[in-house]
Amino acid sequence: MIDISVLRYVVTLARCNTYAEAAEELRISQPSLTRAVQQLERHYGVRLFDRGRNGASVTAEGRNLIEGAAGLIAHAENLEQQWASIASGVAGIVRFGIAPMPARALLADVLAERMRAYPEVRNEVAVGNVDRLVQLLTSGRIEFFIAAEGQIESAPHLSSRPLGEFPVDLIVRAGHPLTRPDAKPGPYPLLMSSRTGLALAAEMARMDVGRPHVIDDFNVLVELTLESDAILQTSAYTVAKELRSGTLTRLDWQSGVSSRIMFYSMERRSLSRMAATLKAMFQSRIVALRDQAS
Amino acid sequence: MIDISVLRYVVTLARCNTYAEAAEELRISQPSLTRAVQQLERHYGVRLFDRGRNGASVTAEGRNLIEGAAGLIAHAENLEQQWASIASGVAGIVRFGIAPMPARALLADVLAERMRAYPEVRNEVAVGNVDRLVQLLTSGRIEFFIAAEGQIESAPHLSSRPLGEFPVDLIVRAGHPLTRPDAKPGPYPLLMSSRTGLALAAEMARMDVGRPHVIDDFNVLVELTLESDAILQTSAYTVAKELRSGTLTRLDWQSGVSSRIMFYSMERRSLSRMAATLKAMFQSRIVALRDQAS
DNA sequence: TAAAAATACTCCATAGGTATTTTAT
DNA sequence: ATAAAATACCTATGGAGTATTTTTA
Repeated sequence: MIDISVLRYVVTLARCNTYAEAAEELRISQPSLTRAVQQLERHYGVRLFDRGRNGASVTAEGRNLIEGAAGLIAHAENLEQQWASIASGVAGIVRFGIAPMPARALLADVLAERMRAYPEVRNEVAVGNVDRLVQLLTSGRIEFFIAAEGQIESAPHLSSRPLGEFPVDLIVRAGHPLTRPDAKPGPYPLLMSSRTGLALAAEMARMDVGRPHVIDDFNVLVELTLESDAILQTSAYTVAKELRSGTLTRLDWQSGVSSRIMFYSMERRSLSRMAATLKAMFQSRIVALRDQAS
Repeated sequence: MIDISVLRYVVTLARCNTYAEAAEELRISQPSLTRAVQQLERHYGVRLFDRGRNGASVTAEGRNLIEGAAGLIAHAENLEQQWASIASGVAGIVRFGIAPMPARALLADVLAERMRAYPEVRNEVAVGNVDRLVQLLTSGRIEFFIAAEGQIESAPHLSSRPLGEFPVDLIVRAGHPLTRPDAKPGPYPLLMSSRTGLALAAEMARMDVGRPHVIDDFNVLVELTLESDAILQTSAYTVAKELRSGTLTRLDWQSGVSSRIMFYSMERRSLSRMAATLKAMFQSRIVALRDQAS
């Protein structure tokens, strides 16, 4: 296979006037350069340089050959740079997944920060239910995914690590009957997304709710909660914006119940540097949400 | 500098399932492959492959890195092919020059043959007077040029070799008074291009001609000869087509005078294979013209 | 326990260096 | 005569092989 450093030799020599000068620029000795060029000439059966009293000058054939060489050298140098960037985690593509609930709470903020910090990294994010995420993970199409604990039936070689806790809250619209001092007891409809973690059985009993409606779309859940007296069971983190703007409020029955957000990856499959930084960013984002809430 | 054969190693390994399989395909031993990959991993501080009971599988980072590598390998292989083509003289660019007179006699035919035989070779031909051609040659912009002998004043390191002989003839239009049995003696105007070789002093004396008109454009010379009683002094080879079609004829005063067509190149500057084949083609073209004439 | 990768070791090809000779103007 | 390339000779790095051990599922 062609040796790029030898290409550099001949390209440099073509630019310089003498072997000695080129050798100095290349930081090798003149005899080394002589031998390298001779080998190349012998290999292709072509005279690349005419030698004389005043140095070496490239032949017509040599010029033809060397023209193409410069392109390859540039290509190789680009690749080397690119590799350095990828290896240090500042370039490349990272593919991961995240379930809709944590996605709503975390994804936009984390990606915004990420695009600022690592503009050269492309993020490919699959948002979907855990079944699909597990499939993507085991088939190697994503490196990891983030989802609430306790939703996964069976998956061999799946490794999970906790990223943080999401409190499970009961959310209602501003001005909901339960928010008034003379709170009238229910019955109120209960809304939740499928497999959103533990249901607050105890709280629900105290509030006289019916069977929960399960809707797998957060936009719909939030709209419904805004426009009815329904109670939405989810983490306050997923509706942080609405809580801040005052259109939704959290019932202050402290449940203490929380849902663990997990980082799932494959056992004995190494994580990329980019995935590791992403994991850290999700983790610290959860901490930030907790600090904001208190 | 990055080593392309190692790139081939990792690209192949990424495609195969095990080190042993990839090593066999690469025709190296499994430990060699192991070490090469380890070195690369150590150099970039990145794990490229996850090893396990059932072979090696590329990591996410590895995939990022290896994607770019395939392109460089392809580029290198292309270049190698290209070099082989150029070295064997079937591709590349050849630059040469030729004076207008031999160009008119030889160039179209030679280039036509050449484009058939070497479709991958680009020809860059400078047609001009010898002063310009000498300049192009000494400055290295062309490899050689073709011109009639005896036109060059002084040029150091210029090497010349004869390609063949062009007879010098006297050409007149069909039906010219001199072609009739009762040929009336002149005076007729004499036409020639500048420095077109030896003047036919003896013949000219016998024909009672005036001072020659010197015109450096073959088209004009031929048109003028066709439309007047002027005598054109040139080689029959330059008007072969007109002679064949009968619009011009050659006076059959055998002069025996001829002009040597020379191949000029630089001393101790090597000729490309392409230039050598071109030289041979011009040479055999001159032979063909002589054979046609007899 | 069996298949696969990693290690230990040995070898040798060769890239590179220094000193010197040959070549060309 | 002199600047420059080529050669002679030496060294050491490291790429590649065989045999063996370690790891992992």
